[in-house]
Amino acid sequence: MPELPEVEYVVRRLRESAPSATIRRARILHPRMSRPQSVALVQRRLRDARITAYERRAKNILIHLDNGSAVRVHLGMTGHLFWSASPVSKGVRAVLELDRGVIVLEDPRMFGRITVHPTHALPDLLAEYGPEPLDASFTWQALKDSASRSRLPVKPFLLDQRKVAGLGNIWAAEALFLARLDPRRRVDSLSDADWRALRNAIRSVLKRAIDNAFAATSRPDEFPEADLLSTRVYGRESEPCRRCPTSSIQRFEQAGRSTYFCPNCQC
DNA sequence: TCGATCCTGTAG
DNA sequence: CTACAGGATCGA
Repeated sequence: MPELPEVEYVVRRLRESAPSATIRRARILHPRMSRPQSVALVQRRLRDARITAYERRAKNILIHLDNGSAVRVHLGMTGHLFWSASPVSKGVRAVLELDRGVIVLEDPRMFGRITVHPTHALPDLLAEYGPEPLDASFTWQALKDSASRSRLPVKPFLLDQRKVAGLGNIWAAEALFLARLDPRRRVDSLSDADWRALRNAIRSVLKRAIDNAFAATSRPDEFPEADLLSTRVYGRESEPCRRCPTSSIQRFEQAGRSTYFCPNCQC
């Protein structure tokens, strides 16, 4: 579930609920969660470390520690990370026991992971990611330039984390709808006006998703499901298009993922 | 650049 | 039972 908006939501919630906490003990409850690192290594590095900052980079959650290390949490498809005042029982894969409360990693499918790295190694670790779409440096020219040697359809192109860090299947579809672009259009066919519209649409849908997440839930431990985040096309196969209600939203496969779009007003 | 794959849960 | 799932990586 987690794309940029959910990860951003998680980080902001952690900042407000557990600022500068101290980790008394970390428990990785399934060895898969810290692959390829050993459970023992991760637990040892986190013991008695104080948290100095929470950061998001692409879909990664970075928890900076005062001992020269940083925790990297990736939520995969089904991960949730949240602070709780009291222990949690269901679906827990890792727990950071704090001086006050716990930080819990739930992840039924275990595509997510939690690893620990020297702080100085983070830049190399994250070097492959492209620009943050909410940064001012994310211009339509930069986006266009990053596509210069690609002939992919625009939807799969947008899912490449080297092009736009943090964008995923839902918000790529939503951005294309807002920009009125057919997801099948090849990137080498887009005009400057298309790139400008796409860049603006990406920023718009992401900002709105973050805002809506806070508006849609009062519980810091859960991120609202996509259907509560007022998607226009994602998950709405066969429903009438919100912009031209005589057509209906279609779903098809692109690079192994579902793409939703309006065949009439996205062209 | 695609298909398969890592896993489990849920909806139909 | 089958289909599908919002991510990322690997090999062909």
